[in-house]
Amino acid sequence: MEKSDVVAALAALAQDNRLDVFRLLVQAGPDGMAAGSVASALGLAPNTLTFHFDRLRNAGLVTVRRDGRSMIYAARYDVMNGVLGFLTANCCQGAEAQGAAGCAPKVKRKRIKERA
Amino acid sequence: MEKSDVVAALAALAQDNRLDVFRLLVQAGPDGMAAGSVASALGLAPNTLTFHFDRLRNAGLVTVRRDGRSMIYAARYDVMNGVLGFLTANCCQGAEAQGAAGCAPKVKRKRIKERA
DNA sequence: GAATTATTTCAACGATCGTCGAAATGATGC
DNA sequence: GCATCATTTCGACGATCGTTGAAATAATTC
Repeated sequence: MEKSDVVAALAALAQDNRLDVFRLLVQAGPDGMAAGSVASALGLAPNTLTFHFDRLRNAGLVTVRRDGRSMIYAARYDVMNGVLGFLTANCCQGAEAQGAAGCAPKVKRKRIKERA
Repeated sequence: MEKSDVVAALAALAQDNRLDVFRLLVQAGPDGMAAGSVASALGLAPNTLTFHFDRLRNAGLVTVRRDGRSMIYAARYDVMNGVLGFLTANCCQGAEAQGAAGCAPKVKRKRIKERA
């Protein structure tokens, strides 16, 4: 998981409707959910939804497959997992060293030499 | 931690330079880092950096204080922790129910059973 | 109080965003 | 084939983004 992938995923999730869409897909499970079902569940116009699906898909957070006339979108848990892993590893280290509520739990961290 | 806060934080981190800035501040520890140090460390123009600091600060991810003529920016580990908590709670549930690699890493959290 | 250092404010720019209405495409059933 | 359902494509719109150069504001030193 590279930084650019993480930035892309964050950008994809950093929007109200898209975060809702992704949450819904996560809840729906690995079998996914038809575009129309998402549309009516969230009250979004179908074309607007296509726009958001594209963003999620380009970020790698979602997959599509066709089932009859429906398009089934499904969350990619592994990718989301990678994003979370990157964030805990790169944006939280140092937290536990300060006892600051521990962004990253009890992981051993490689000490960085700091010039005091 | 509400959804709107999470969206704001994600939007703040969903940009190359800002993610770098935040990572640097996380590494710098709770004492933070002068704006100028960040600027030279990342090769960013000071006014551009101010723009990004504002976004991070509005998202609640960063604090500022003045020290002499320098402005010291510091990461807010608790907020980042809250974001990660929201994501693992809201965007990964169902993952372990499907045995789908478990979105949440080794983070300590009110766990169910998993272990598969 | 003038010069210097550190940072912010301001105006501007092209680029991308999120949404809409209308039209096009794909798959199904008659 | 024709009608219908599900989704996508297209063109447009105002709004926000990220960056820049120039000027302004704070704090320090002399």
